[in-house]
Amino acid sequence: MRIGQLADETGVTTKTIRYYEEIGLLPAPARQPSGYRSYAGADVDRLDFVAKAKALGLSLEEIGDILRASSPDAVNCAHVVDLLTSKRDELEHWIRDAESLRDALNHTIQASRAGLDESSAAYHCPVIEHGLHERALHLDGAAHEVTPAHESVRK
Amino acid sequence: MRIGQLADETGVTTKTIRYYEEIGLLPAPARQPSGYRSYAGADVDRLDFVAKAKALGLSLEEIGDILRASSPDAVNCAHVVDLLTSKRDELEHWIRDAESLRDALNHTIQASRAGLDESSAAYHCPVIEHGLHERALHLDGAAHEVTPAHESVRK
DNA sequence: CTTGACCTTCTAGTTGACTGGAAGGTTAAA
DNA sequence: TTTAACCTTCCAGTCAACTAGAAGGTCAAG
Repeated sequence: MRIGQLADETGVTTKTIRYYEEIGLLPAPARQPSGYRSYAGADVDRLDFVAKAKALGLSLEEIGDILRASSPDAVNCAHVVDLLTSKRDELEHWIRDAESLRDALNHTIQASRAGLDESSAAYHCPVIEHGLHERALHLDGAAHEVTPAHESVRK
Repeated sequence: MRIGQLADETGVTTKTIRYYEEIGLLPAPARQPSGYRSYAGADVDRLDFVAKAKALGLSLEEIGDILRASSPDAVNCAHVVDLLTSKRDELEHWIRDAESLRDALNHTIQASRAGLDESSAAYHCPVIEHGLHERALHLDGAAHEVTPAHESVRK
């Protein structure tokens, strides 16, 4: 399989695939006599893994850590388990914070809808009146330096 | 309160505070005759809100949207509710995916620990042997383009 | 009245993760 | 055989979110 087909199957651009190879996220693939990169099924799996982990906000560096830790030439097993465990913990913490924000948003939305139904006067906006106040966020220690495992969950 | 104290109270550097002002996340504060920026309690709240939302991965632009939407000079209320609702939905989706990844990690960790207990031979690593296989991730449609609401949840 | 901590603006650099484009080689179909 | 769609490398640019540093003004303590 050439790079274009790998790109089609994974939804990752050829540019990005080469970039991932450059930074060591993907192993340098075999080459055809022409010099074209030659990929197999395992590469689709690996790239899918990267895409999914990235969509969840893991940095390429973190994904690389996991990939390298899980590879056959990794040696220190306890280290691998530690790495995985700390990623899990970060994720756990993050999920709880995200739930808080979701609840706060929900609360504000609910209150706003209620307000909207009650009055249909123009220039009247309950969101603005009771606002999404700063107090709406009761995250535990929020803004932890140690923020979890991901950095990107934006489009 | 001067910028340094605001920085101390919020844990955000003075550099960053000025930057936030520059991009419109914080309103231009009053100035002392000396030209020094002068802040009040509300600024601490607003900046805390920014820090918390950011820790959860909202981009500064998104945070700005919410802040502007919740401010007294915002006009289109339905738009505000829509914005908040779509952020909530994105967050919800993201939380589910994050839970999947957490579960996958947990599964791998569990299996690894079991393997570790069973044998204490050197150069034997169950993580590597049963691996964190790509299959460990069964996210629904994962790698959605429409990834949720945050981009940063890393340290 | 000097020293040091604090403040001002300005410009420029950094990091992560790409993305675009130039200049050229390869392959498959018509 | 030519053409279009692919592929190659290399280098430069982008975007978000800072961060660093220079050059200078302010203020409170000693």
